Amino acid sequence: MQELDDREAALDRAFLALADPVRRALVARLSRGPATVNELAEPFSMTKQAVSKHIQVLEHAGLITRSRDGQRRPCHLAPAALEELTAWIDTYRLVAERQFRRLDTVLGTLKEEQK
Amino acid sequence: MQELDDREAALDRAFLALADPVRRALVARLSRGPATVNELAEPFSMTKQAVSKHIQVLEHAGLITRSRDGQRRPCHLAPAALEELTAWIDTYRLVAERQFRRLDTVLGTLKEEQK
DNA sequence: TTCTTTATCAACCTTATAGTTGATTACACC
DNA sequence: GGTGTAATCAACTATAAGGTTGATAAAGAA
Repeated sequence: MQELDDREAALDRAFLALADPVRRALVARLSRGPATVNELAEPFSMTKQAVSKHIQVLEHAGLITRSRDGQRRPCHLAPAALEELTAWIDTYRLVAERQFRRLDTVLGTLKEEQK
Repeated sequence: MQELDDREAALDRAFLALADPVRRALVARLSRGPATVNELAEPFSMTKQAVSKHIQVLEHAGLITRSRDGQRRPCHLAPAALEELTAWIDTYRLVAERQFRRLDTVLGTLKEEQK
């Protein structure tokens, strides 16, 4: 059952990582291409250390990866991790929507029978 | 700019709501149909009050709605709210994937030119 | 009315998160 | 070597989240 726990913990980290407007802005920026910590920190009115912490949260969640370019460590978005999140959400969203359609059908049938 | 802040706060609440295995299990259960607090709390080894708090988090995030049936207050999943989350994620995932494909094309062209 | 069920409220504790400042590592350039 | 830049580590504070217990409200059933 360790695999299940691992997967749950990974979902915890990924959803928690996106539950912050700063980190979502970082994701939005990185979707347009790689960037360094200093470049990412520039638009924010907070210290570089704080942004570095946010980046570590995203990295630990698997949403971004880092590479090495001299003394720089550019961040890259990991679309596959984002895809896993939409897959999780869609699983239950689609089941629920199917339920709703089924209910609509039942209600429609009842309405027909009343005529 | 209040609209943007509202939307950001709504995303905060929704992603945070899903960043917990108990609340994800509640969503999974509710995807198969409505349920009361007691029914939802039964599988968990925690107090009913704790589950009630989790449900309030999901409700405040707009992921579920409540109705009234005598002394019961059944919970219903709100698929539209889930859809908004996948829409947000997919926006940046698709941009990033397009970037990757473009990079692949460039690398492929360079490789061709080297022949 | 009294009793039971459903669900929430209130107070409290523990742990985790977001931010700060100051020191430190690691690499590049001269 | 010595200097400047990129990035992180460490320690600390304040706020919020997840859990508990105990009391409370509200609707049904006896």
